[in-house]
Amino acid sequence: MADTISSDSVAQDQIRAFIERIERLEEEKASIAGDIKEVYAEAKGNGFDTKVLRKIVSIRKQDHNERMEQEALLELYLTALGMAAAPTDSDDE
Amino acid sequence: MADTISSDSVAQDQIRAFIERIERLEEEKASIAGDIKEVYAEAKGNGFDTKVLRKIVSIRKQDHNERMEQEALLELYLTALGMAAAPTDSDDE
Amino acid sequence: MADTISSDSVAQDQIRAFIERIERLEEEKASIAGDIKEVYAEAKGNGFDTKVLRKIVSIRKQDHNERMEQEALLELYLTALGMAAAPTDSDDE
Amino acid sequence: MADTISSDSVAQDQIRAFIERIERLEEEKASIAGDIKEVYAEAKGNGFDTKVLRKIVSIRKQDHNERMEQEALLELYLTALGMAAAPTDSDDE
DNA sequence: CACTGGAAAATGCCGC
DNA sequence: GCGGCATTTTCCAGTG
Repeated sequence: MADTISSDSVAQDQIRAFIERIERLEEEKASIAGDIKEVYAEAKGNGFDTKVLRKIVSIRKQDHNERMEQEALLELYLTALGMAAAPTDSDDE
Repeated sequence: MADTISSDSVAQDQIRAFIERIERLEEEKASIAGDIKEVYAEAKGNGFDTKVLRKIVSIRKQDHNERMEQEALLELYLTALGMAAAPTDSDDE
Repeated sequence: MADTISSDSVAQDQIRAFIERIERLEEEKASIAGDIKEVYAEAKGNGFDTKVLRKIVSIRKQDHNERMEQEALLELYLTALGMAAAPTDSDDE
Repeated sequence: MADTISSDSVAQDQIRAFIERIERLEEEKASIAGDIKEVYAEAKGNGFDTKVLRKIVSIRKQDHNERMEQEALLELYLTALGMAAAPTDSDDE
C-alpha cells in the first residue's frame, strides 16, 4: 500500500510477461503445425494417401515411445542393481 | 518393370522424405510444447495460479479467433456483393 | 458361478440398457441435426448464402462461449481471493 | 428505397428468424449431447469402460448404415427393373 | 491413481 | 471428387 510501485503492479507485469512468452511460443507451435499440414498437402499432391502417411508417422512414434520406455526400464534395472548406466545422449528432451 | 530403378523405389524414397520432414517438424513442435510447459511451471514457481493463466491465454486466443472470423465474415459479405475485398495481409496462415 | 443368474448376464443386461439409451439419444440428436440442415436448405431457397449464415451462427456461438469463459475466469479470481467479492477496477485492455 | 419498409429490413428479419431457429435447434442438440455424456458417465460409474461402449455403439451404427445402404441398393435394383418396391416403413427419417 | 477437463488428431460431411 | 469445416475421438496433463 505504501509503496510507490505496488507489489500488485509488479505481479501484473509478471503475469503479462508470462502470458506474452506463452503466446509467443503458442504462435510458433501453431506455425509449425501449419507447416506439417503443408507437408501432408504436398505429399497428397504427389499422389500419396495422407491417411496412410499419418498412420505410418503414428506407428513410428509409438515405436519410438516404446523404445524410450524400454530404455528407461533398463536404466531402472541397472540403477536398482547399483550399476550406474552410462549417460545416454537422449534424443528426446 | 523394365527400369533398373523401379518407380516403386522412387515412391519409397519420396515417402521416406516426406515422413522425415514431418517427423522433424513434429519434434520441433513437441520441443516448443515442452517450452510452454516450462513457462507455466516457472509461473507457478512464482506464485501464479496455472489454471488462471491458462484461462487467460485461452480467452485471449478466443478473442483473436473471433476477430479473425469476423473479418472472414466481412469478406464473405463483400464477395457476396461482388466487391473484391482489398487483399489483407493476413497475420494467420 | 454359484448364482442361478450369473453376474455376467446382469452386466450384459446393463450394457444393453446403456447402449439402447445412448442409441435412442443419438437418434434424437441426428434427427435434430437433420432439422438444422433443413433450415439451412430453406434459408438457401430464400436466397441466403448458407456459408454466411453458418459463419454468423459460429461467431455468435463464440461470443457466448467467450462470455462463459470470462465468467469462469471471474469465479477463478474470486475463489483465489477466498470468495471475497472485491470490486474489479479492471484497467486491463 | 421507396418502400416504407425496405426489402432490406425484411431480409434482415428473415435472417434473424433463420438464425434463431438454427440456434434453438443447436441448443437442443447440445442438450441431448449432454444427456449422452451423462449416460456414459453413469455407465462408467457402474464399472463399464466408456471407450469400449463407444466402440460398440460406433460399430452398431456402422452395421446399421450398411443395412440401409443395402436396402437402398435393393430398391434401386427393383425400380430399375420397373418393379415398385413395397413401401417400407423406414426406421430412418 | 483415477477423474476431469482441455488440446490435438482423426474422421466424416457438406458444398463447390 | 476434393478441400474445408464441424464433429468426434483420443490423448495427456493437472488435481484431489
